[in-house]
Amino acid sequence: MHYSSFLNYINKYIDLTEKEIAFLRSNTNYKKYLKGHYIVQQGAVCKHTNFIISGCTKNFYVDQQGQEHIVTFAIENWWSADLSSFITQTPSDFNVKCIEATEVIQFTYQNQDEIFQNIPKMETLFRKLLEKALVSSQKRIVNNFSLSAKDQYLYFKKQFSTIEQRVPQYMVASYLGITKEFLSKIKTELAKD
Amino acid sequence: MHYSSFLNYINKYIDLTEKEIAFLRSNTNYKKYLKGHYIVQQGAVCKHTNFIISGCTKNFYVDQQGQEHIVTFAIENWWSADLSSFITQTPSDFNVKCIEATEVIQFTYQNQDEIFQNIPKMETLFRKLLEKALVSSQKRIVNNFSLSAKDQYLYFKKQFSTIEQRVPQYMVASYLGITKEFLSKIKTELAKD
DNA sequence: TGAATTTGTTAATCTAGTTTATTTTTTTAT
DNA sequence: ATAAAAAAATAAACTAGATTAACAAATTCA
Repeated sequence: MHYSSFLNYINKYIDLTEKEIAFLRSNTNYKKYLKGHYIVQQGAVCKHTNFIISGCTKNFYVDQQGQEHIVTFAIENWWSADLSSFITQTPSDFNVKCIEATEVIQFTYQNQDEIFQNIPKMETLFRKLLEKALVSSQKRIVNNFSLSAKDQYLYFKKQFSTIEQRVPQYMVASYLGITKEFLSKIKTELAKD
Repeated sequence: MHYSSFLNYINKYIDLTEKEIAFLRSNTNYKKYLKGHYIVQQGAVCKHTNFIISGCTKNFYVDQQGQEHIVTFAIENWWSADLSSFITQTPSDFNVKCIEATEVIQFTYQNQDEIFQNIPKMETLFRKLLEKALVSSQKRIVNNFSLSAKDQYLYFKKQFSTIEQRVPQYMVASYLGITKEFLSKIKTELAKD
């Protein structure tokens, strides 16, 4: 069943009783998106937090010049949403789009609230996930400041080699905040060694 | 008393009973740091999460070239720590240093754990604070990508005018990820209008 | 009060990364 | 298998921001 990979994931961090599992199941739902489809669109409210069972998404922002800036990728066993829009339930500045066909377990703001109230362990888990996400977000800011584009690329490669193999190169460039032309240049330079 | 501003802050978000307040008090402690003193030092474990009662701190990283990069500032009613080191209780890559004499309420990892176990509302509060912090961290990444140095400065000014007035200009430059010379240039250009 | 230290300015030169434009390679769909 | 579309490479001209260095203001503190 679709839920098993979700429950396996949860199980790595906390122990749930049968009752709690049933409660979780009744407060989430499964959804499948096709490649290229949007889970969240700029201007719309982000209704769900999504746990990815399979597939790959990008969370990105389109600036005034029409340029796309990728904030995060997400693959199996990661969470994907526009957090800002989700927690405030106001229109989003970001898009979440499927780079591959993507299966998710999703829950609404209300679902989340009820889950936290009924299964406090779940709130603890989320608190810890947020802590980790904030740490890596801050790490990214520091890298932006202190590493050259080349070193940032190498860091990305090391950290997310699976993702690099699944997304087109111009998206990696967008994630790194450089042009696709410059990333291409960096790669040919690196290949010389 | 020192605690009143801390309790006022907490009170804005959640209601605590007398008992809970007493518990909180017995699981935190007050400390005063002089200007220039370190709350956390690169290489040491970050023992406490700090709630700032008065003063101003910077959280920064010194890179291999000896260059200082400011990740965050914190003033009254903000939280300050090296989250990465605190949650893992391993040596820190960052420093937290007082730009002004700074009074804090601090709690250890163990304190925090006990607080969350005894006052679940506190964990909910922290979960929400982390959500907000993550949103603004992601916003900063996007700004880094899509705004010119000038526009990033204007955004900082708008968002943190109080901080700008309290810290030297070269620290603002460091926070923005540009040189102090270039920030100076930006400011004289802006002054022409 | 004034010497020392810290902070901020100006200007010339330099470079990492952008822009624009063209060509080549890979993928997708028929 | 092949035409069309998407992705990647190459290269020349350009620019935002860095570096270096010298100087000017503002603070600090004896």
